[in-house]
Amino acid sequence: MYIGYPCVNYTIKRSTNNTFKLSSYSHQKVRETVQKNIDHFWDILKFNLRYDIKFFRLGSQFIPFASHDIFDFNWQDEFRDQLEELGEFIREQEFFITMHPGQYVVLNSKNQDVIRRSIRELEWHADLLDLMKIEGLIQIHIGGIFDNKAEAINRFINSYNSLPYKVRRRLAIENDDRLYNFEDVLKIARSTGAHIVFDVYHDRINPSNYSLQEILDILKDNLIIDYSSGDDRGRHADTIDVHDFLQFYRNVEEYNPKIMFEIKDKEKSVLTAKDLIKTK
DNA sequence: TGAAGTCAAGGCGCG
DNA sequence: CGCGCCTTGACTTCA
Repeated sequence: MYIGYPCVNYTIKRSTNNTFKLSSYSHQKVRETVQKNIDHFWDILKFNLRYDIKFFRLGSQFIPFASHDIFDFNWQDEFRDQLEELGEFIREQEFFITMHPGQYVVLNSKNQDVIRRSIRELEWHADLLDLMKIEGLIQIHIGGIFDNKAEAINRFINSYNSLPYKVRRRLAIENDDRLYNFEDVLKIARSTGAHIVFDVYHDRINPSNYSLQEILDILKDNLIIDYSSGDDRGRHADTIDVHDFLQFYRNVEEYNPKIMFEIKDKEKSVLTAKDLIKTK
């Protein structure tokens, strides 16, 4: 059972999302910030190893401004050796790593330039995972509706098919809390071959006709879940809701899922959950 | 050293 | 039609 947390570890005060403002961009600034992210990533992985936490989401600012037009730093050559070393450790210890670029990646935009920049963003994510020589998924949402959902879905599929293979092979799509529910995502995944990440909390706020049991049976051995509880407005919980988690866990445990905690206190809730499971 | 102001980006929905 | 929301709140400047 893989349970993990995203980007940051508050216990040891380490983040894979150190960044800077665009106005202070320089090669030196990129160099020292990426180095910091690498160093912090090592510390987080060592923490995770100690506590047997095998799942982690790498921050999307790991290489700050990597897809921006002004970016002209050859980070691949500069950090190749260090990234290979990291990757070796990740493979040896069988960590599972995902990434989740944010709301600015919109593959079904009507604006070609937005799509172009989205693809550039996805490409550096893929390059990073490739340089580490690890498996690992890049999860995104479908995007907007733009007054016509069928057309928006078609645009997504067209963009998906135009992606370079290095991105396509790692791309996972996830149901969101307002526009594209699990049923939408499943249809798109079936016609593209994209991986799926299932967000249980979004599904609670924006459900489809599929029951949780049906969803689990469809995804079964490829079950990657974003888990959170929270209020009905979609705000992620500050800390784990023990009752909610145990109920959820009893439903999914037989599927051997990978569960990413989208809970604000991060590793703390993961450790609580692991204790709960152990003493259950 | 702490507080205030600012930060690359898209799209939706509320008021 | 402007603004807040999404998120990991964090960087930078100014006292």
